[in-house]
Amino acid sequence: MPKKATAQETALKSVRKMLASGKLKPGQQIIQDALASRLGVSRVPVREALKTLQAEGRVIHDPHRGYFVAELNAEDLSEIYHLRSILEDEAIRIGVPKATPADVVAIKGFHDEGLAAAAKGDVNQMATLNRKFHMAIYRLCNEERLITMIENLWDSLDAYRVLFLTDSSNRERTNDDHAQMIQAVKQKDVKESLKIQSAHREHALKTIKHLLSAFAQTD
Amino acid sequence: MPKKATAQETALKSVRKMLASGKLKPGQQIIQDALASRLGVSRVPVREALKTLQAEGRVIHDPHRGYFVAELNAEDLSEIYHLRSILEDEAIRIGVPKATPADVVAIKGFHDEGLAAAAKGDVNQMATLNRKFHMAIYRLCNEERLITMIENLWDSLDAYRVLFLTDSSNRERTNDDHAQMIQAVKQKDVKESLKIQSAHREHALKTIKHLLSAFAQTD
DNA sequence: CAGTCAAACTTTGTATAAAAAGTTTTTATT
DNA sequence: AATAAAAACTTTTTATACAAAGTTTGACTG
Repeated sequence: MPKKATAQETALKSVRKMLASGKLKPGQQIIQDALASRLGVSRVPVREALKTLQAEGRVIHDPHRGYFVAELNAEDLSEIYHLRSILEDEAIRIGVPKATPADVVAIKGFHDEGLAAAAKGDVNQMATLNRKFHMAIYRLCNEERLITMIENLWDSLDAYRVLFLTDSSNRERTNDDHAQMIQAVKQKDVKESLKIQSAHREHALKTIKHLLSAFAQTD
Repeated sequence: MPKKATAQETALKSVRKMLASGKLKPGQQIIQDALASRLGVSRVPVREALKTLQAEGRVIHDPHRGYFVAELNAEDLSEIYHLRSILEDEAIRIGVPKATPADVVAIKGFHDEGLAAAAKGDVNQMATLNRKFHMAIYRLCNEERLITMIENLWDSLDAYRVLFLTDSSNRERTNDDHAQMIQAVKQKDVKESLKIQSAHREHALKTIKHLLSAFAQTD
């Protein structure tokens, strides 16, 4: 049986979910007491969960003032996407040549599930599967630390990803790109994989920046 | 005036120092109570400091068993050096072309101080200045997140760096490499900078791996 | 004598409460 | 009415205490 998780572990999971779903919004203060009683635990494990998120850059800690959900400006977004391109390109260079037919089937599986979610209009599920799809490709490189870093970067963008997938044209484009990507991986074509991924990212960055500046005006 | 640090902040600093100096050794359990009374604080802020280090991968947390100093095997070392090369190369590509004469003077300053420390045989001071030297170069890229990631990777290697600098031939070689590097940066020669840095890292990795396997036999 | 169980012990995990810092509101003064 | 000081309030930070889990020791059993 899976042994019981500690309060801090469940707290961390919950807060991650709240960040991803937008229940906690960028810039917002996280009142420890409110969060703790919401989760039915004391403030101590909540604080430990927040410390982890702070180290990952997802929340900002201002001593004696508290924890705030990290806010990304256009420059931050550029930096994160830049880091993603550096690390993801490397993961592809190492991993794609090693892709087995079974790997391709697994990757295609996530794509197919994603299409189903898209048909049902379940944006949250789409986001989850989109991530699984891409991470399955990066995981081919088999370098644990590299993979973890890429995951952290994706985490930082969680709050902004929902924004992106809200637009149906983005959803369509995403699915098209994925289909192309599967072909490239299947053929172990590193160069083509890099090209598709890069275009995919650039489009997302541009769109999110655009949405962000539109959003900023209404503040 | 600089406002008073919180207990968790001072605890974090202290533990970092203990990890870097080898007072806390890889694999060793960190007894929270002992550490807390040593630092004159309660266990709560100590645990928060450890959470941060856990997120950075410098300690391992095993629920209900405790925190242990992270141990790196040969594979971990390879991965970390691999990540370093990816990120540091990028920092050089972006930063070196932007180096101003003032930057070069500052970088050379760390090198000169390092030579002085070497003459005095102060290995700890050498390690500190070695790091300042390299980070000053990486900082030229001006990408905050990229720099932070590189710093984290250097942190992970702290416990093993002392090992490396204990050998006088490594210290000499390090100083020679630095002198060459300063020339390359001064001339804004990206290609040459990359070459020197890469050789520098490869040498260190090989040496540390060698020392590690020699060390493992005595366990 | 090896293996298992239970009690004693150690260490971690979390709740609670008190202390410290920061923020807001109120009151007093010019 | 505007500003400054102080009081009230909120929230964070840390110490303490208790609960829970893991480890060790030693007695008992086959």
